Amino acid sequence: MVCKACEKPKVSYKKGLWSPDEDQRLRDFILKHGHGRWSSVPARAGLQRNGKSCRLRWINYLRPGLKHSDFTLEEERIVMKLHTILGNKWSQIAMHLPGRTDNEVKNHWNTHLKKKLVKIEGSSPHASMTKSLESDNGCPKLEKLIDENSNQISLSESPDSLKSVSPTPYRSIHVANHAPSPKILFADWLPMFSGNDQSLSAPESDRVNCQQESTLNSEVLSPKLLQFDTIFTEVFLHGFEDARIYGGFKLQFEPVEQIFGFHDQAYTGLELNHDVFVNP
DNA sequence: AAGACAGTCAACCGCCTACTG
DNA sequence: CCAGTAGGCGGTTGACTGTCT
Repeated sequence: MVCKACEKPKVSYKKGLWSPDEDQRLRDFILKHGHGRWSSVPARAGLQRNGKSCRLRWINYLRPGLKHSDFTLEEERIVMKLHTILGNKWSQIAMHLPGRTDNEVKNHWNTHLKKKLVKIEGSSPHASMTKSLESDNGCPKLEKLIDENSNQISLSESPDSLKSVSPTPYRSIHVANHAPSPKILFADWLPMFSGNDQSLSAPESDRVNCQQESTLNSEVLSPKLLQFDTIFTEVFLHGFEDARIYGGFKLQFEPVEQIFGFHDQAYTGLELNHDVFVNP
């Protein structure tokens, strides 16, 4: 069939669930060649899918390093914190959860955390606190609390561009010293999954840079902001988790390295950058 | 046993933005 | 500056699975 408007042949792409064979083709192709332009991947990999579908399948399922396991309490806690701050910015939240995708975080929020939140509404002080915070456009109470808790966060310094695009009240929060999210290059993580020692393939200077960038990334959200947020995340979590399961969880100040799990240096706190998948 | 219902999650859709010629 | 294209993102859908009656 030919599209009259553009004179290009219309390809009927396959839709629906991916078969193991399709997964294998896509995985093999990308690990061998990188993705380059996603629109050209299906044809080159011998798939009847469109580029977007391939990209999504790779990012959400095939990409090395994904966990595919249940969310831990710690991960749920981080999601709660970040959602309070960022709203439905699933990709940004997922950046702080190594091995998790935005789709996974979104689904988990919608199917688990949101319900838990609803469940404890009325039975926890958090509910009323959250409501009172959210009910005020611009969230002055939250802003005030954050101001009191951190001199790194200055609302008065918020660029207008940030304020004007706020889908949630919290979007107006400007975190000072916001460093750009560091990227992991394809070449950096690929060896981890091919069974090779990363140190053999990554130059010393690259690894040093990676570490430095990790540190930078920890400033995306200031420790103090997270400390503040811990106050009502604690209430939330304790509202639905059995104390025995939650097991003596101490909600005092935690270094950001701990919050974001920097013990896992390979991924933690780093943004996997898919843009760098370029054909050699 | 089987149908109804609810929950979960992979995948799609459509919008937006960035990039390129 | 503009149009076309590709990629990224969040919302939504629908297939599949488990549980209930």
